[in-house]
Amino acid sequence: MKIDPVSILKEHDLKHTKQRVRVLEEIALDTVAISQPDLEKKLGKEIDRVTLYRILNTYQEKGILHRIMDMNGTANYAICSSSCSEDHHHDEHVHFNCTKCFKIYCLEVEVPRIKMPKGFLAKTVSSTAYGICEKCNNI
Amino acid sequence: MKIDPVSILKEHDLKHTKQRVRVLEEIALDTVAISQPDLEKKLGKEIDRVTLYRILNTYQEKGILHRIMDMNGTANYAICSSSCSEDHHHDEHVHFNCTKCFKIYCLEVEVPRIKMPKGFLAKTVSSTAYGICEKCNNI
DNA sequence: TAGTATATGCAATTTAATTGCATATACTAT
DNA sequence: ATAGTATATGCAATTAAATTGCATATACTA
Repeated sequence: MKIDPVSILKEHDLKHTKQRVRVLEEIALDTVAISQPDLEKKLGKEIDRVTLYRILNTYQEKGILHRIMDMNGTANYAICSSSCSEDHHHDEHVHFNCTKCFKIYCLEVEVPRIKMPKGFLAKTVSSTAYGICEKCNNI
Repeated sequence: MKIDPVSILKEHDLKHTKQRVRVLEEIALDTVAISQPDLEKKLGKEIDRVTLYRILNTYQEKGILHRIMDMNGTANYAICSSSCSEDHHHDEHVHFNCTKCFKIYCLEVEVPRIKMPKGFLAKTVSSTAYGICEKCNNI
């Protein structure tokens, strides 16, 4: 995925700071979602913990990042597809949560339509598969 | 749902204590999953916080309760269907997470089959719909 | 380039989760 | 029924995670 942090910030009316750019770069490195603890470890020296919290929150609110909760309740982040906006996330692909290495993959598989019972208005649906990922299978 | 805490404990080789019974009773009260903070509030006077943590963990490990993470990373608990075991949870129904009241419903809708990419072995799949629930719609 | 609004980093606080240990409780075998 | 044993509980202390307030630094505007 080609990512240009500077133009992403512009598009969303966010000020261009080196911390914000750095966070986007780091997350864009991998197709796998990165967990907040891992991000902290990687950026801990460069960016204050509190600042990281705030950046991640605004990115998630603006629709720049997806926040995916794993089975431990830990937040993981991945870049949104370009169609996401502040009003509406289009995170309608299946996530795969490896129960061995705990990595979260964004699969190229669409979330199937689900019929809701009367009275329930679903805005988004998320599907997460739990199991053993590609890499852990080959070990 | 009719629940008999005592026989559930027996079935899973767990000692019969009043705290364990109490937790099951409380969770069985509602078809809606209850959040850990809410449980703490309700039981705080009767059961020590640490004990509650431990009880919830063993229930989840034994397949007595499902742990459903909500969008905030908060754990919510609901009684498993009888087919759940220590080895395998059969939580293959769709959850509905209300973004207004934050309640989590277990819907009577099966999780659709999803084709995994080569190399990924899914053991379970969870689907959660986010939106406005029945009750919040009528308010 | 000066002025203004906002982002950052630090300190302090609040909240959540975990661990160790002494006591209490449930089950087993007699 | 009861003594013995294993395990659950509650409390205290610790560790970790998240939030808040505020002074300073930085980016954008005119």
